Amino acid sequence: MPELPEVETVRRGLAPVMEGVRIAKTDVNRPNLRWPFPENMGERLTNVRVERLRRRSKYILADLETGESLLIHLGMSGRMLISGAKLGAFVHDHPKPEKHDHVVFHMESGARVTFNDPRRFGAMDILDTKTADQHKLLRDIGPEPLGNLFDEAYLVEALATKKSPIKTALLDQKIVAGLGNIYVCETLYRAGISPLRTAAQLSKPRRAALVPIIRQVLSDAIEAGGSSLKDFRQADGDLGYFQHSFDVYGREGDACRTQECTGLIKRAVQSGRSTFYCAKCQR
DNA sequence: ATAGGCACCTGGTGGC
DNA sequence: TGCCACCAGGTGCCTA
Repeated sequence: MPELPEVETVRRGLAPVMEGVRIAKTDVNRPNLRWPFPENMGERLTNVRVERLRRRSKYILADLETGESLLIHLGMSGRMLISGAKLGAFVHDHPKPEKHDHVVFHMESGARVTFNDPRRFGAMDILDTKTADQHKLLRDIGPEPLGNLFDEAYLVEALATKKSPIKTALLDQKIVAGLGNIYVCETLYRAGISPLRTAAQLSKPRRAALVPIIRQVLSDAIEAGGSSLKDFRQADGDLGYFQHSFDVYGREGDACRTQECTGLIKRAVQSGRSTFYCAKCQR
């Protein structure tokens, strides 16, 4: 379920295991994910220290001491599994290799970080840290929704010319980074806006109102992920998925949760993807 | 330039 | 139990 909040949760979970720690060896178990891995990736990720873990949109960037960074995307089904790490009183134990363990980082501390991705829509690349922004996969991505560049004036303007439905527009990473199918549905529900409405057709105040709601939806989810991290740390080291309850996503046919609303959650298909919404209180 | 559809993959679920 | 259709949290690329 890697949208921005999940990726941020993964980053936070990996940080204590990877930041400031040397990768002793990296096993690369196949030649590619969505695209071929960069040349000699295993060797280039052997005997290098990770300085810092960052996130940009749904990407994790591991800045290395060499001036290069490892770029990681989890796709639809990518997960990170920690094993052998001592974090506080807990020791991760996820000892047996599993199917779809594509890349394994053996940290000098003895911890292992395993990238597992059944569908292989994920990606990895190595780029120059200084020019990371210009990387093909990053250069066209819009502002971080939790950052300062994302504000009412920006979004009002960015949506002003969009002829697509607001659902589709918010899913567009060029407009705002990090939202995926779940959190766009949740955002529009909280905003009381129909996902079917054309973006440009929404009044300026309604477009502007999306900004604090997007921030809140994502912050809430990150917080939920943060509390779930504690559980993962005690258990199997599985980062990437956490229990979270949604107001509309996946709730087709269920009652709308808005006070006084008697509507049922509907499912529609937009750009080939499911949209969940209440037709009664989302207009 | 922009909007929409397809493709890339595997696995889980529900119906017959 | 088996088989099949359909669904899934993303996004680059191709087409109109």
